[in-house]
Amino acid sequence: MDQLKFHTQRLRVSGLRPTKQRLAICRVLFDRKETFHFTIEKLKKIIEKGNKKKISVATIYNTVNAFKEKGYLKEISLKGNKTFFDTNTKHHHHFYDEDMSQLVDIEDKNISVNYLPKIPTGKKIKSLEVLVKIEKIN
Amino acid sequence: MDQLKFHTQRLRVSGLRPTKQRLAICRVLFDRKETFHFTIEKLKKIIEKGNKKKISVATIYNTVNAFKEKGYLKEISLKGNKTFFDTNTKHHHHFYDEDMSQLVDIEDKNISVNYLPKIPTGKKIKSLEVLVKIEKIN
DNA sequence: ATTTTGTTTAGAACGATTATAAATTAAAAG
DNA sequence: CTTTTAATTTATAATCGTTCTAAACAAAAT
Repeated sequence: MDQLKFHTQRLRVSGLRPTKQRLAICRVLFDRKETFHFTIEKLKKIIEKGNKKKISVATIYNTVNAFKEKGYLKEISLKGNKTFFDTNTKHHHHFYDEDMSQLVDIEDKNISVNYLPKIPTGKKIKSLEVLVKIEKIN
Repeated sequence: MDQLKFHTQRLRVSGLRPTKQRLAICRVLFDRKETFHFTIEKLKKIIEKGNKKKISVATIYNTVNAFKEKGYLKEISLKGNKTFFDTNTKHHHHFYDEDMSQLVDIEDKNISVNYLPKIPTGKKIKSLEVLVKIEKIN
């Protein structure tokens, strides 16, 4: 349970109280080897499975939004009704399998973009994301 | 009014009746020099300004969705509550100015992506989009 | 302990989009 | 043309994801 201490610490540093709910959500989101891509709906289901007492929708939304603001999570630019989040906050890109509604990370070093055209005057680049949509062969 | 004939023709070929409403929307969307990026809300406002009789929201949604299915329009991958459409159906990319909620096209030839990582097994590339978010300098 | 302040909660409210079912219009058939 | 058939439009209700509200609760500070 060293992880728990880490979560508690980080929350405090961010000025967020380490409540039961927030720690439960931290465990689901961050105690994994791999990057985790999720929608609120998916997260809610996982919490419902793994947790004795329920966490209200409002809290899940509040927490995920707070974590995004504090930089623990990134929101992904994807059309569609549901918002996707990513525990990988490093600069990177995505494959998106529309058949499965499934995201896969592409490390920044595995892709490179050249020949950027002139940036509109008075503006600078804030981010650059590549989205590669994939589908079943055949 | 040669354009009108073109729209009428195209609608018929697609199996859509060239109704007043559809033709009015065609005029707004396609009778322009430049690519047009829009949300339903924006389109609705333009129609309200330029048209004598109103077109109901349902019809605007139906029409835009039909035009998308028929390939006259593309939906753009962007997070956010509103859906963005684009009259440029060619393969291309975008600048997105979040301050202004404004899209600008990047021609395909003005950008190039290298070093694509291995595609997940059993899958092939369907599309590749680059989104460059920009913001005001300073 | 007590007070202060932050957090959670259920449920209402909201905004974009889609469904519904009746009224209207366009095309086809006679 | 007139009638029939089928597609389209419309206003409105319904839906779905997300945010707001204000009361109950819990954590930290005093």
